[in-house]
Amino acid sequence: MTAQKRDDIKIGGNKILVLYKDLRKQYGKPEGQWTLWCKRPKTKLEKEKVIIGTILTQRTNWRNVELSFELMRKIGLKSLKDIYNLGGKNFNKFVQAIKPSGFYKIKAKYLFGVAEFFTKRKGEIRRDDLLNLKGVGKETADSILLYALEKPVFVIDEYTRRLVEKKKLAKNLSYDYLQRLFEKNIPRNWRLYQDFHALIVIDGKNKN
DNA sequence: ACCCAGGTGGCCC
DNA sequence: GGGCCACATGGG
Repeated sequence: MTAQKRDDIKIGGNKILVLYKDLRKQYGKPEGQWTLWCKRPKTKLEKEKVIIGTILTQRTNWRNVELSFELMRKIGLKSLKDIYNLGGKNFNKFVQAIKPSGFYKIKAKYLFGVAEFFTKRKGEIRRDDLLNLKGVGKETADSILLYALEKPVFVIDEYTRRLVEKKKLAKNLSYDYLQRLFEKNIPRNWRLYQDFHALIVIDGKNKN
């Protein structure tokens, strides 16, 4: 790591925690204010819905993802295992169901791979395992780890970058750097990470 | 008719 | 490591 990077992380210290407190003061508890991820999914089915949602919402409005969930529900697709067990003809129904979410052909393939992984996988799930899946990049992997598996991994997205830029908290806006910046300057706690990230998104959607 | 939305993989240099 | 492009829909 360069001296510049160390310096930024050091400088970020107070500012990062202050940012959280400010957002928390302005918006209150994020729970329930933004998609189902904020509801702290409890059941296995709810957690799997989060996992499916991380793929469907890539470059896509959450509203469209909800349309897809509704179509999936109508054809009886509730779990990752349901997706993994689809036969050829029914797989095409699944492809049509996720159509509203855009990039639907490729997302269908991605979701099948993800469903296969989670259906077969026994034991601890590592970040690298997720990153090896097609369609799962850093943000998606970390969203799954944080929101579905409740691991203390800070998620970086476009909203985070815009806010960091706006508040001039860092010049380097790369994924790895921003993740270190946040993780090194706030307590390592998945509930805090979820709330903080959710507040960043809520703030980003709040045009002002 | 534009523009946008929690990205990612495959190239290329 | 970074730049560019394809991937596609529904709503403003």
